[in-house]
Amino acid sequence: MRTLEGGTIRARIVETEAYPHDDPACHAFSGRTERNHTMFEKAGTAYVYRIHRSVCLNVVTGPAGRGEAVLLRALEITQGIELAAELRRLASVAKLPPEGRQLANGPGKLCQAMGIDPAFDGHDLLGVPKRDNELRLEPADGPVRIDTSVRIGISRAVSAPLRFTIAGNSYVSR
DNA sequence: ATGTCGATTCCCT
DNA sequence: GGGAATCGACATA
Repeated sequence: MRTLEGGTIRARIVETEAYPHDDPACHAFSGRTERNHTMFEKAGTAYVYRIHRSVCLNVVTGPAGRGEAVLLRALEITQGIELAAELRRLASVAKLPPEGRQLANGPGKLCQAMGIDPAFDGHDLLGVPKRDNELRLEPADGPVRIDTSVRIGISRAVSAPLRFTIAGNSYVSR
């Protein structure tokens, strides 16, 4: 859930990738640096970084000091679609599939659609909600069927089956 | 100080 | 499916 001045956006996480601490593709693999240090925080912390012109959001999963996280790759926006489209600067590409599929079907796109910037790096996604400008994780609505596949866009540990998508969901990145 | 390289996206063929 | 854009973090010197 994301609350900002313009309103509230709710979304369901439909696609993720895992980056375990002992995985060569994990940013924390070669130790702590200025860029990845929030990955070593406790589970539930946001790890936000820039790549090219985009921003990516990860949720730290390991205990403090471990350095592992899950990258959010796609969202199904369930509330505040108009605001999300505005943040993405898309005119009216905002309904149900297949039109709204392009709204948050990528790591950078979902951050833009939710108004997430590097200022959220280190933010506690499970903590007490603030009054505004908040980003937080909420419990899932129910059990879902999960598909497993290979991660996208990386050059190391290419064949590790660590990409997870909600089966049959049309909002995944591909 | 300088060079390399993306956990991406968009546009083109 | 392929390549360019583009910039900060990181490694090397």
